[in-house]
Amino acid sequence: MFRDSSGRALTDYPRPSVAVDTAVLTVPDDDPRLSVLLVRRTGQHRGSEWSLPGTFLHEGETLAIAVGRSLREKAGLAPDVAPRQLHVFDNPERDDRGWVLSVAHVAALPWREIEPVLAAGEGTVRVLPVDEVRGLPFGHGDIVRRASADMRLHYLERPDPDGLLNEPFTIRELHRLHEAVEGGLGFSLDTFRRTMLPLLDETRRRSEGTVGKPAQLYVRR
Amino acid sequence: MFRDSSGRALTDYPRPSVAVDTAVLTVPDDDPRLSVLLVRRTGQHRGSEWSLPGTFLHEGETLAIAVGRSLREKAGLAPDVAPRQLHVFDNPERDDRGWVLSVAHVAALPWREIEPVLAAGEGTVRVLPVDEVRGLPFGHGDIVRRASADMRLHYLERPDPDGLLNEPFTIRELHRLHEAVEGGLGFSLDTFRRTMLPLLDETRRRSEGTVGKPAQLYVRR
DNA sequence: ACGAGTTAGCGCATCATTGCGCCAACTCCT
DNA sequence: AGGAGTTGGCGCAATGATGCGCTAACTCGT
Repeated sequence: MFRDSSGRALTDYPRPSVAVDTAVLTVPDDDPRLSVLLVRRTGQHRGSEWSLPGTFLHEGETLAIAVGRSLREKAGLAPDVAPRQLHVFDNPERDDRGWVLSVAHVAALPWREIEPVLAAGEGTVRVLPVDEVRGLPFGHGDIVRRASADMRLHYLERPDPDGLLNEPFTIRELHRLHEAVEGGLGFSLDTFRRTMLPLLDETRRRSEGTVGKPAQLYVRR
Repeated sequence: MFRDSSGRALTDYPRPSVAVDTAVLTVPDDDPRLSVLLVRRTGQHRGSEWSLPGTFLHEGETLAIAVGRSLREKAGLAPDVAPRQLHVFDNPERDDRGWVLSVAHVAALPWREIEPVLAAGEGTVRVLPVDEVRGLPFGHGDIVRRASADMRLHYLERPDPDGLLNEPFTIRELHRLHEAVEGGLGFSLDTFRRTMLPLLDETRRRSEGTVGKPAQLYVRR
């Protein structure tokens, strides 16, 4: 084992606990707004408050693995998400249990993966539009804001990079999703079409059973 | 002290050590290229290799404080930098001393603050253009790449947001700095002037003692 | 002192982007 | 069955961005 010049190992020095907290973002089918998944806390610490799913980092784990585990344990989700790191919250006084660093993450999941766990969760899991989130503990509100901003940037000039939409889709469906992520300030459908078209592949199919002229169906390049 | 349902405190669980590593970026007066500060390691661990300045997080510290301390101890710099977080490197095998998370940071400093410590450092500190950096240990090369990318984005449509230039300055001086940060793919001086002008304040002064027509001097808004 | 060389910065023509209008292609209602 | 209402998607005109050239204002060399 490694020892430094004063004969001590790394574990002889004070170290923080490291936690991960994740804003799982989605757009529900019945409410076209960017929304975040919340879980009701269990256990004696801040019990019964709503918060983002999180957990402590276990030995030998990477942060991404810990995020996956927290979603499985706290929300019943078992997806292969690729969480993106947002920020490390490092205020030593942040957590009243002790010295805890929290690495905030964002992950986007399609509604079809979220919906089942709402029913199965029996009231311990819920989904709320990001701009109706208020009063979360541990500065989780801040995480939601950063997650939304990151998501917006991520979606700005890429067609649904996180695969929230089922393929194939029409330009209009894609536009509606991006408007939801963008949160109102939507740009015109025309401009949107022009920026996204070179990043999409045409399929041979067209939309069926909807009103109006049938639309070309596309897949991501 | 907080104890969980099995009667254990946070400190009864395995925890990683947390380190900070910082890419200090600058543009030397005599070499118009974005460059990074390297320090020669001391002590028995990877002694005498060049690497980014870093340190372990101490108890009660924030990450920004630890970054400041590492720059003071390793490079003799005592600036009030506002380091930006880049990424947490979390591979459990990354450091052969044990389980270490490293939070990578980027900080920009004007050359006038860097130059003195090169002389004072007696060969333990040096500055290298970012695209000549090779073979750094601990994946520090990756940090330099992320830092450069972050810096480019940060400078893309803001006039010298990190204050590398002394005020007041001419548009041309600003343009040269941005070209250095951008790394070659410079855009035309004309377009640059047009995007930056609304973000600058004119002074009453004009440049003196240089060849050509004297230029308007500006300060950041 | 004067011309050659260099830089600043504005005006203008050209090129690219944007949004609007129009027509085509469907569904739904009567 | 046919007209009304919706949606898709292309073309065109207006708007905005881009780069080039010209003139002004200086320094330097002879």
